Amino acid sequence: MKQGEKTKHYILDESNKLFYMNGYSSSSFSNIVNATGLSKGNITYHFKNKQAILEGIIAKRMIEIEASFKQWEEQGSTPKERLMLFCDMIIAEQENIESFGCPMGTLTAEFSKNQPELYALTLPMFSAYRVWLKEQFEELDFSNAEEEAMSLLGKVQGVAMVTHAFKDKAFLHKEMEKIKESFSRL
Amino acid sequence: MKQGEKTKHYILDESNKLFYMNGYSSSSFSNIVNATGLSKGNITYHFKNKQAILEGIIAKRMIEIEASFKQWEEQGSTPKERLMLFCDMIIAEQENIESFGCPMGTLTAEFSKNQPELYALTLPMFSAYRVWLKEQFEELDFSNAEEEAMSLLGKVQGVAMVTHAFKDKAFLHKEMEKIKESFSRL
DNA sequence: GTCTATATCTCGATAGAC
DNA sequence: GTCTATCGAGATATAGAC
Repeated sequence: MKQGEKTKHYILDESNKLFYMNGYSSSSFSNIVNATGLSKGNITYHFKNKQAILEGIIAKRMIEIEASFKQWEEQGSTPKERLMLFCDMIIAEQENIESFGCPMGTLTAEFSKNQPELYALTLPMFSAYRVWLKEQFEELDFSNAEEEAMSLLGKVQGVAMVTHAFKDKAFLHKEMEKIKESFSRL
Repeated sequence: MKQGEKTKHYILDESNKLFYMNGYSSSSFSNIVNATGLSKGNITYHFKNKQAILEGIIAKRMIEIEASFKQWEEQGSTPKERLMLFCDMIIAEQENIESFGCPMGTLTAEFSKNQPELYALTLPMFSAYRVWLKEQFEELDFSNAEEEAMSLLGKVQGVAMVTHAFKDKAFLHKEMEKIKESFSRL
């Protein structure tokens, strides 16, 4: 990788952490300068504005999400096992979720009210999960696979939200285990 | 009510709508000026700063929340019926939730990451629901009433979140009916 | 490719006339 | 009690030196 590309990814990774921990609109260019140790001019050389950074972050996240799907499909031989792996991922993130909420949910929530352009950038992450989950329920011969997928997405978002609001990761653990148990009965 | 009090409540009500529809940090003093038709000077005469407006809004919301509890206790003679009334309230709000999310959840989410002082203002709304729901489950002789209350809060927050993200109030309706049905089996 | 310096805008907050 | 006028801080964005 060239130096320019390295810097670009470095900016994206540091900004991603920043946006996750503090929110997008609360994160200023100066915050990114401090977090990276780079100059403001250098950052705007690589990204024409703040939105371009967000776009780069979401592109990286989409690749990661698709990579998760691939991994779960390799590790789980049945849809049931794959749904379990999905739940395990949430449980593995319990510390971060307690502190900062769901990376996808909190970002989407920040834009959904009144920033349609940024909202349109984040929605594909949600849709990717929705589609993948739907496929799992279809394989399980659910007639309402789409609805089941949205329902599960909702449950997980709710758990993440309340876990974050009450700073209670034990709650997340219990709720996700309940969901896994409901899958084990399928 | 004196003229001053009337103006005060008028500012609070208009700001409440504004904060709900656009978010707190995205709503500026100028927005409040436009929404109310009052001058900036007049607004700061009644509220020393933006946070004071938020405090006034939350105080009003808390009164409304307590009034709901009272109403549900009058209308519902059993905890089961009262939980149903709680669900009906969510369903009645489906249009607003689709457009702007849960008024309590979205506000809390906005502050929970990095504005501890404002977060501390919103949390009591969440806690009020948590306590009231817990009481209902206690009356139903649940040994884990607290957990059930948080679980229900989470479900509702998740439904609201996904409804808002996908702009799909039909989903909210279906999910809330499912929850009501689970209560009917108690 | 990286830096410093600067321009412009909008925000929340304040001062003072009426 | 309501208004107009203005301040200072911090934001994004741009220009230009090295």
